[in-house]
Amino acid sequence: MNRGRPRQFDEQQALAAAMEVFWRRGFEGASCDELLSAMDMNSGSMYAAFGDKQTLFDRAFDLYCETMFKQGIGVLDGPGTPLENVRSLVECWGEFMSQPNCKGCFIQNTLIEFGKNQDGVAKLARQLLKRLQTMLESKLTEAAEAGELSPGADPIALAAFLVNTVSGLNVMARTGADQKTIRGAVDSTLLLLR
Amino acid sequence: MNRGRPRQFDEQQALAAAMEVFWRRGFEGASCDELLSAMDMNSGSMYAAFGDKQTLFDRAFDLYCETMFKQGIGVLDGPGTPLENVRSLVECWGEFMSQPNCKGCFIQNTLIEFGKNQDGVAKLARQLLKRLQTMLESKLTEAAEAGELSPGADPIALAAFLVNTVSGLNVMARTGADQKTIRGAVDSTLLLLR
DNA sequence: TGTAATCTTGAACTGACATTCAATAATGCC
DNA sequence: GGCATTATTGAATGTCAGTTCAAGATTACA
Repeated sequence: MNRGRPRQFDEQQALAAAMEVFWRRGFEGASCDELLSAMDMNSGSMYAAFGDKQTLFDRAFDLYCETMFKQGIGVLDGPGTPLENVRSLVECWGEFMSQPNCKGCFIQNTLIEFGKNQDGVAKLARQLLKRLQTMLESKLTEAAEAGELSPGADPIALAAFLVNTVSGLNVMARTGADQKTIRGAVDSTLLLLR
Repeated sequence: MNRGRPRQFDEQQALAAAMEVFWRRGFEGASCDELLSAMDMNSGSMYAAFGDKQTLFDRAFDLYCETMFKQGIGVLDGPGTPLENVRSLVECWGEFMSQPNCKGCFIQNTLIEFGKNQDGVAKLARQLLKRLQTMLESKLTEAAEAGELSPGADPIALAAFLVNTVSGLNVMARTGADQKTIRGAVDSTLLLLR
């Protein structure tokens, strides 16, 4: 059926390798050399398969969103009450971000690198965080209605606050903060989720 | 007294201009062209005066620390009780970070860009944030001893938490979060400082 | 006025990096 | 086996940014 020389690489596997490199180094920080050796490909094959560096990044970013991110926010729909779900997510962030040599959250990293860019991957990253914020808002609203939160707590403000917290944790993780600091930040954050 | 052609530029003024550019664009993001036109200098003069791009960055970073940063944490020694001082600082962060087109905190930006580098300006940035954290710890300890905090509040964890918050606010500011989100994060943070 | 010292100017140099390309290799189909 | 098709290889290319340098300009001092 398929004519011509068969590919020596698995596209998904190569993409996963590229994702790791971009995730740790960012777009600018990842040299084509590093990418190619991680993907175990030559430049020609890579450019034929993926187009260029930016397109490769976009696809690696997509892969992250479809796997890591979806899996992460899946915690919000776990068993337990709405508030328990939110608290679990914050705990997960803390666990993840305090792993040694943690790469952080690819989405946050991307947002930081591309800043206020109004198109492409930066826009996508902003939308995803917005979606996270919205999901937190509804979970926290549910929690408030169920009487799980202190009276007078503001679900909208709390959701913004939690997104802010994960942004901070991401920076901490990537800049080598000690575990105690990260743990302290998480513990204090959890005090507000009661 | 001074032989030779006199300089056409003011060193402090040129440094301040460089600081603005580095502050907004980061080290990699700031091209020499942009720096030179902001400083109103030619490459030769700049290299003769400052050495190279990295040294220029280091000096711009120093300038920031000696002016903006010192001025910022000065709020902690203002009038009022220890807790009031801490709350004022958080309020200042909120005000600052929600200004349109805010450049964020140069120290945080630098830390993010240079990541886990163990020397030079990254090490300096880490030390400065550590100093901020320590100052917050002692202020919050004072506050706890004065009965300003809820019983059982942990000053160490709270200080880590506040540093985390400012990291998050910095990311928000630089990635174009809306004011309401920033305000929500600040308001929720302040709930813990009671 | 002449000379040494210092600064300015901008073109040239250099290295790193993303990308392209021509030659080569491996497959399916006739 | 011959041919069309597709993949691999790595050297070559082009671009861009940081840096250098030689020529010219401006000053103080003798």
